[in-house]
Amino acid sequence: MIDPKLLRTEPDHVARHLARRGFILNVDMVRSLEARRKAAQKDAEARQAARNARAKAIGRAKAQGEDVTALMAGQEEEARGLAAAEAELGAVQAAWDEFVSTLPNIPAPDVPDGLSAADNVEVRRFGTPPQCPFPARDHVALGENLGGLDLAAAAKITGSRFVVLRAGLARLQRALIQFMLDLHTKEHGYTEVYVPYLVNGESLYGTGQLPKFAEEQFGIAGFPYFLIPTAEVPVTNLARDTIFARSELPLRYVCHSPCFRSEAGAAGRDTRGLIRQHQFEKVELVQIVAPEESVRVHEELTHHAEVVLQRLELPYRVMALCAGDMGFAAAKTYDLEVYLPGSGCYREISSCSNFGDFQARRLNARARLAGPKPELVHTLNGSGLAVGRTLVAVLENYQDADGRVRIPEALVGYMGGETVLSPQARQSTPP
RNA sequence: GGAGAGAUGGCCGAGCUGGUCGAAGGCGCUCCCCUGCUAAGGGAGUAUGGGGUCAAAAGCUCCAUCGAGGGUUCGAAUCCCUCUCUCUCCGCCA
Repeated sequence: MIDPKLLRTEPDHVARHLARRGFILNVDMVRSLEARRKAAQKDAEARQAARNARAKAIGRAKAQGEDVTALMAGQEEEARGLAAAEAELGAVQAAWDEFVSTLPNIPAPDVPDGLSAADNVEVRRFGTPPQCPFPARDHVALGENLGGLDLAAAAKITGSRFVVLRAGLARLQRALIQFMLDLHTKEHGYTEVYVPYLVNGESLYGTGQLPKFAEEQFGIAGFPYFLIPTAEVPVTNLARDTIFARSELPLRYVCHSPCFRSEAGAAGRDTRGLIRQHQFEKVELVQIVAPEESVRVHEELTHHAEVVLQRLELPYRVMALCAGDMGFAAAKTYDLEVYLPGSGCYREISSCSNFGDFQARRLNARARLAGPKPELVHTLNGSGLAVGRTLVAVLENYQDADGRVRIPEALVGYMGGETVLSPQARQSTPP
């Protein structure tokens, strides 16, 4: 949430910054709601003060055994007036909250201008796309050839945008998860957490998925719960309604979880293969830090995600998202894009964002730092990495002319020493 | 699923026969004193959010908040109702 004080006092300033994202702030709405709020609050509080003073006077009088009938006289009208004033205040506040909760975050000053992905800026690049002496197959062809990727089975069990993995591919996915968790816990100083995969509405509000993106969430019929779209939601919500001591920060969490997305707005996009699924595995990095740390930590966290790609020797580039291409809650975002020979292009495999105090304000997540008052913390997260897409990248980058797939050096230990996946008929795991 | 107990400030914990209770006491924290150092000791302060006043800060002042929401009442942490969560016992179960 945008700082309501800033919004009230400098609506034009906020409007200018939001315009960079292509978001038109209704400044008149801000002004009129604020005027109405101020009047309603003054009125309601004056009436409450009068009621409190009267009640105290009655209490004092009674304690001294005095007659209080005079003080008690003519209360109904004032009670009605107070009730009406409180109702008006409540209505204005509800309208304000509803309005403010749908405003996206203000982009950081160094976020590139632009309104679409075409305006994103390449920051750096690692590795070079492999020169294939044979026509590169995509991951679906490779996976099916290996006998371990079965989209038809998933479609039968559930529907489209799901997958069944078998044998070597199932193990390769598990190896990737294990490798990422070990890297981040042992070398990057993150604490592994296990969290619920169903969350309540408050948690989705806290990280910014609600109220604006309700149609993208999977709900649970009969329960007020939602399947998590990313581990960011439960993990960041660990900080909700909490006041941290300075010594407790930074909090660095790594969490593997499945992610569930309705992909409501993506009908017809990426319909082939594992790129866009309703369910996928992800290893997520989350940090809760003091405000002055977040810009530095954002670079650091992005680097932590990059190391995964470097160790897997997958070519990638780092893109600074332009203001118009960033997510709702982000102040600044770097996307990591991995090269996929099957489609001959770079594809997003990680998104690393600094949210500033935007999520913290919604979460009421604070820390005692320099001053006497608790301050809002800053939150960050990034995929480290999206496992499904990493699996795609490994298959496509490590294929040979015969359709076999080498195991990246970093994963051999996690594959029980196996160095290659070879085509085989669909079957159970070999003995 | 059945029966019972509970939810209070950063933490623990009184208050719960309704009236200066935003709330005793302790711990922690901050500042000061004492102390050769350390330990111990003494004093003061210390909830959060919002409004008004002010050029601004400080200060002053008002409002809200004792799990959440509703009700009773001139007045609710205290009484009533609903819900949520935690704990104990029983049952069931991976």
